[in-house]
Amino acid sequence: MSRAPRSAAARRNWGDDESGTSILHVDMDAFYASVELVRRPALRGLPVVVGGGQRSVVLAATYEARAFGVNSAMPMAQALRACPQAVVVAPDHHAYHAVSQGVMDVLRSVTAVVEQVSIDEAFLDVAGARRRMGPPTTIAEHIRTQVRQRFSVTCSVGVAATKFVAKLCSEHAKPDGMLLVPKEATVAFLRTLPVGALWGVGERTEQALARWGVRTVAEIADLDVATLQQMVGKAHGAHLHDLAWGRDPRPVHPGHEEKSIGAETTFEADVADLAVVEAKALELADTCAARLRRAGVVGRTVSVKVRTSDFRTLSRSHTLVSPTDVGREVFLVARRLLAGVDLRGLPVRLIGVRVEALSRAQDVPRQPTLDEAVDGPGRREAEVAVDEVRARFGRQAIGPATTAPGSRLSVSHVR
DNA sequence: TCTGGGGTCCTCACACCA
DNA sequence: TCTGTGGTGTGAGGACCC
Repeated sequence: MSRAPRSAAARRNWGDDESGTSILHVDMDAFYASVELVRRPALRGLPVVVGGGQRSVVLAATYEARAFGVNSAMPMAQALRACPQAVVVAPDHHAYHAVSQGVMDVLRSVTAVVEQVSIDEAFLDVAGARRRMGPPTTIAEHIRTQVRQRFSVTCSVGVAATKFVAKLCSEHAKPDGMLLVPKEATVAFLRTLPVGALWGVGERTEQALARWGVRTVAEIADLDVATLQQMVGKAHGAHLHDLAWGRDPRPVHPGHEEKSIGAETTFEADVADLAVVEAKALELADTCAARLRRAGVVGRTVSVKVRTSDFRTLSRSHTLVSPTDVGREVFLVARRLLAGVDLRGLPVRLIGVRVEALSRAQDVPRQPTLDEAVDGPGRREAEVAVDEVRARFGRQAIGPATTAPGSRLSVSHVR
């Protein structure tokens, strides 16, 4: 589902020396769409788009749909104009997680040094698996065969000396392929690519560089660092220069600690009634807190994000004296922050609640808050009980009265 | 034309403190 | 007491990634 630009010139044989290439990047091909095709074989060969309602974007598209110009992250309405005959399938994240877990198990059977980056991609360092399983490209083919046989979906694998280059390789190997770039060929490979291929160059940076006439990775590499820093900023400039020369010392990190947990939603129609926005904030705070508890973490900073009908995005945050995983506490802060946002009289398109500055719950002694004097000491216990009810009977079984179906404040949202 | 949701990281401004 | 400076924490917002 990567959106990085590719180069036809980069997709060729760069040699077969695997001695310095122990990093693999495994990337599932059109992942959500592929899983849907396994579940609904009748859709094979058709342009299939996975996404939500009219105001959502494309989450994944089959290669048949991509032939019409449909891409991930494209607004749904635009995708349907480009390909009116597309079959739209609502996402089923549970199904995708199940396949993802299976694929990650395959990867961990190769080596313990697996860094899962997202639901559909991971890095592996196979240096320690060579003796047992053979050279990296043999391991890559083993992974591709296992994934295809066990889950009926395909993946592409990049093999290189660094994470960044391995990732570019898998992009250029798509779909259902493998690309090796030997260590010595790294710089030559990178020089064939447009600037947008570099990690950290999105639309804005690309435009900024184009204003200086810089359009390729080769041009970035040939600039001196100070000039590049003048164009895009100090840290960013140094980072891009390193990447352009194939310098990426980041190791493959198994395990991952979350820095924040949040939830946000776009209303199906913009909402002018602040009470409705607050009710949604309560639901989101509740969702966040439940996820904090499930992850065994607490957070100190609560932030809210509001997008108004003119697509302006505003955020406000507040840091608490002691961290929390209680939905009521998160909501009270969120509500206060929300009240301080100047909406300029515009209706709200999106509302989000996020909890940051996380630490492990077991490391933090929990302080009773002022609210507990009002709500009673059992607030957290009550929310834990709600977690248990939901675990047994589902998410919809219990929730805040204001967001219950039939409540005036209950409104539908995109997903 | 119409722009999701869940994240991370960076920059800048400002307050506070030593 | 005043001023300058540097470190740190906080808050807002932008850009980017999948």
